[in-house]
Amino acid sequence: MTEKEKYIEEVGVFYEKYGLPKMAGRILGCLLSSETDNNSFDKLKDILKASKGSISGNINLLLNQNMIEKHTISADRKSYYRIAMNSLENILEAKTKSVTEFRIILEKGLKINSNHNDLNFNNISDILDYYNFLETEIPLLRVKWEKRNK
Amino acid sequence: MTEKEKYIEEVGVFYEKYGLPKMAGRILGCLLSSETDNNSFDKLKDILKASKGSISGNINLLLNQNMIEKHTISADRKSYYRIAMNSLENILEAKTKSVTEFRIILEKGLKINSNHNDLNFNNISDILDYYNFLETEIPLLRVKWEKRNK
DNA sequence: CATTAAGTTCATTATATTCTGAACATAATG
DNA sequence: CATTATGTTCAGAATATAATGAACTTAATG
Repeated sequence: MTEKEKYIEEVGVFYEKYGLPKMAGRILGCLLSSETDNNSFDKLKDILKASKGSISGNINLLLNQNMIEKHTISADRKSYYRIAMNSLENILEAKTKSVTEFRIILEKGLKINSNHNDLNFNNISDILDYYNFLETEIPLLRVKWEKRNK
Repeated sequence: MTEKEKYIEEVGVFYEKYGLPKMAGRILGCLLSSETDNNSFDKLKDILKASKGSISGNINLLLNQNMIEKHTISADRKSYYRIAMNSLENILEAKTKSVTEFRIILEKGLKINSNHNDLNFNNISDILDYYNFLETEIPLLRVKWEKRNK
């Protein structure tokens, strides 16, 4: 197993740990360690020795996650894939979204619990405040980054 | 199905979406919507109508994730569980950890790719810079929160 | 407009995860 | 020190998820 192959598997396992298909991680691994921008469907299929179905499904998964993007070349039928250029915006957007989702869950929990004097209620209220804080602060990091790189 | 039961299932589904056992989410749902701090192993088992094995395994999963914590009462053999008081610290710590893990993956990918002139290399380098930025900034949010709440 | 290339879909198979329940460990109680 | 309460462990069953490969769709090419 070459170093690159080992790396590809490692990204696969990383992805799996987060409950996502290993193959999606492997595709990411290919693109992250590739010498070039131009990696086609077939090339990924050959490198990973996987079926067309699996490559197709997982490419689309990664496209939906905004982890990769598709680009094309004129007079060439193929599509090519690369790590998403716009991923910087999406990284924090995704984090904010998951914070929001959990904030909503916390709020619903509190609404159901009507015993406002219990330790549990107060504790969860504190956590909710913190999530609200994070929800406004995380997008500001993006702004800070932009300023710094101007 | 009562509103509370619906809520518990909803948190289960939320957890499942992130690749974690639904039962762990259900336990969280119980604790988030509970009127009290004192929820024992058996009470969770009864509410969720699940096996001892599943409750045991998923309580320990949540303890390891620092999502819940165990507390005891003198002259009582049982253990009781609640949403972790210390979770505020752990939320950002966990986020930073996952940022670090991915930063390391990005670095390894760049190291394997020796064609430093390709668009791909430059693109991934930019993303790496951003991850380094996030890795220092995220812990600072915790500091900001502490200051604000003094 | 027939042919080919590029990718999708989906039924089946393979794999991995989770749940169950009974047997087991541990420690507090009387 | 036998009994009971509290939880753990683990083999097997149930369930869920992912990969395969062949048939299909779509659209570009000659």
